[in-house]
Amino acid sequence: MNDLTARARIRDAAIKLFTERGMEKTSILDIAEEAGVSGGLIRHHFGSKDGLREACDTYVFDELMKFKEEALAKGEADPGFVPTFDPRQLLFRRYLGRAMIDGSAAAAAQFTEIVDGTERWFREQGLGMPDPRACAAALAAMTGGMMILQDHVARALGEEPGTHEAMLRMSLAAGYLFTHPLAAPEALKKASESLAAYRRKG
Amino acid sequence: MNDLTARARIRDAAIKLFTERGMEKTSILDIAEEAGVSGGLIRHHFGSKDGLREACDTYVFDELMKFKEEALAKGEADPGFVPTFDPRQLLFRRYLGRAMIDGSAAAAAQFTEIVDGTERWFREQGLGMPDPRACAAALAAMTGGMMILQDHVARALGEEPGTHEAMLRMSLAAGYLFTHPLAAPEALKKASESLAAYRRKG
DNA sequence: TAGTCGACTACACGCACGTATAGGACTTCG
DNA sequence: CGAAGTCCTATACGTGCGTGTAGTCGACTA
Repeated sequence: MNDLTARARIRDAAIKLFTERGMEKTSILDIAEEAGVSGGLIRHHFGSKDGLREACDTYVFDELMKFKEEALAKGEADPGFVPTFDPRQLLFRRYLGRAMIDGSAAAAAQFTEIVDGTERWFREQGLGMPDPRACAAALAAMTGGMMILQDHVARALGEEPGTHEAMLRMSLAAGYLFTHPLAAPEALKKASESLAAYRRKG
Repeated sequence: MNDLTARARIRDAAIKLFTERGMEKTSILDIAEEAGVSGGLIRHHFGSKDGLREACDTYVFDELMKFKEEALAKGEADPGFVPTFDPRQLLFRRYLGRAMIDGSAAAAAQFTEIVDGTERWFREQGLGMPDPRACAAALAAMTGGMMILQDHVARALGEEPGTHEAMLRMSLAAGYLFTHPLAAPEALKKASESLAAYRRKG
């Protein structure tokens, strides 16, 4: 097959299929076929399907952490939403999004960590945000949404899913949206007032 | 139970559980229990699990369309990302996000429609966007992400999931992000150049 | 050569779930 | 009254999947 150990092939196949289909729709046998091994071997190495999931989680999160530390070492600020085209990093980010939906506790912890980091970055920037934590959380959800829904985005753009072109257009668009106000702050003020009114009503 | 017909109760229960857990993790029996009926009755009314899903899809999308037309009738511009606190509308939006992940063809069509509408709105506003369609798609993915990941957002904010408070803080934060530039356009320019360089490399 | 250990496979078990069927209760209409 | 139709339940069937077990193969060691 290739020169990776069977254990690594299983892990990679699981990451790929979990990301594409989600955990429920992926059977052990699907993973085994993708990895070119028998179903029993997965059990031998990982104990159970949940064990395999946990192994994938920790592997992916470790790799993402490595990417982050690399970026920080290079002096690039990494608030988590910096676009990338590295295929592995893209896959892992998407895996993370999928894991959040599938209800992984580890992924939930990751989300909080990302929010923490982004909030810290916001505060360091000294932007006069009224609620930096909420902004960080919203931003994390937004970038997560783009990772999770990237195939829909690509389709809407008439691009092939997973291509660089689709990713590029989406990333640039996101960058544009985050650097150019969609509406004047007055519009926000008006909206927040009506929302606050709703809150008072309960 | 209540005064809804069993058919409606089944539909509502399915929408609720599909939204919360996703389609795979929800069994017919779960829905039956939630609706207070037997499993067989679901088959009687909807033929199969997939039939039930389709019925939920069309119902939810019809209702969302009604909300949209209502808003338009009231003269409010509805580019799809206007925040709301109407519980039914919130539920339906979240259902839509979930359906996109679960691979519903109807939901995919909805996504495209939302992008179409948003793109049209962008063009009407006369903002000088370089790629209005990509911006519309990215914005749709972002708002979808907030719907899908709202429980994670609430947790990160220390709020109870599903409460008005959590939704309010997230909506206001999103509004802030869309009306205040996170960075100067020059930063975007620099980023797009490095992305474009990547594109040339392949 | 014999023995041990880990990698790996084949196969059977059991459960959960979607599907199918038969029949009961209640309403409607000739 | 009774026949027909509808709403609804109880129960059985088949299947796919996660899990458990037994056993083979090859490498390494003494």
